[in-house]
Amino acid sequence: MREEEEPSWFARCEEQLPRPDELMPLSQTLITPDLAVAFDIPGHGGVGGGAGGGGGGAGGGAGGSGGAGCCPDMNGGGGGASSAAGSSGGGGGGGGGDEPARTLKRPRLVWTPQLHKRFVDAVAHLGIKNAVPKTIMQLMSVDGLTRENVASHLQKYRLYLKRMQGLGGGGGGGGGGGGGAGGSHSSGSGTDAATEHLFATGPVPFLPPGHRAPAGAGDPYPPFAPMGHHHHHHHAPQIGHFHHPAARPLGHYGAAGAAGFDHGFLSRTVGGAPPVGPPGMHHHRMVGAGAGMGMMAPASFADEMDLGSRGGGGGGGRRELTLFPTSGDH
DNA sequence: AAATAAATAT
DNA sequence: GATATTTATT
Repeated sequence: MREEEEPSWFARCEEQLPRPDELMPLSQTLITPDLAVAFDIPGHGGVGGGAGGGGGGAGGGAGGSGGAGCCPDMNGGGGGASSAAGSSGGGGGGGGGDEPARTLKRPRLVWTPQLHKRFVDAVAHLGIKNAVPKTIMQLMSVDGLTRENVASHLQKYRLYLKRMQGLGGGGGGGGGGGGGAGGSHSSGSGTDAATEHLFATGPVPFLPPGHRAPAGAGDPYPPFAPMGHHHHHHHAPQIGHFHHPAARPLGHYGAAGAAGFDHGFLSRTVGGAPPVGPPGMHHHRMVGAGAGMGMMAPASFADEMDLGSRGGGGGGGRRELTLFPTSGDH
């Protein structure tokens, strides 16, 4: 009856999580469904009406998705959640809400850049082995986030990585100096050591010792930090990334800085599948500049970007916030 | 029960 | 079309 796993982590854990400062705020980022319902957060009509009402005041926060326009069913939220409570009339609540809040269908999780970053960080710290939905979710400590949410995102995240590695090799280089990350390092039995380290390569200050908002159920989760080892040798190629102040392709209004998946690591799928050679794949050319993979600087972890600013008024074109370049460039 | 992959809905 | 949710399978 032993719970297996090595006990080494949590000793080190604390040291790794120096300050929860950055993480704390995030807990607030997501709107918990229960709350949403309690306040009767606008869904369709509500939003429209709300907008009017909000008028000047609330405007700032909700901003983004104004609602009107796109899909029949879509709830805003996420991006700038912030305080919506103030006004709203109240409502009534009720509405007959018999159904347990737990079973409610949540709107649609919008993976805001921050949220995504957290996700990536979590995965990067966990390592491929522990990068499973459940663990990630716990590490993120975001209330309201469900395992399936993470699982879904994780799926896509993996695909994204895969694309990079698969095709990245071909064109990688690109850029001038760099070079690249060529991915063929497969050393014999990649499933273990190699992959692990690849993932573990990352300076990541992290999580608070453990406070999780009970989103319906208390989860007294123990400290985390699964992987036993913590020795990174990071060989950082330090590829040059383009960070020009004024040279941003832009296209998505909402997620300014986070137009791509940050990966602090690279990985190859485990599973025993040999290198390359998928039965059929489409030739997508995503070579060029995109191949460079950037890592976060060893010393910087806290970066917040603000969203909610939309340019110029005119607006009409509203796009569905595309998080990462899955469909690469053309 | 949990994780993954695929399908479906928005 | 992309993204998230849901379903099916392991």
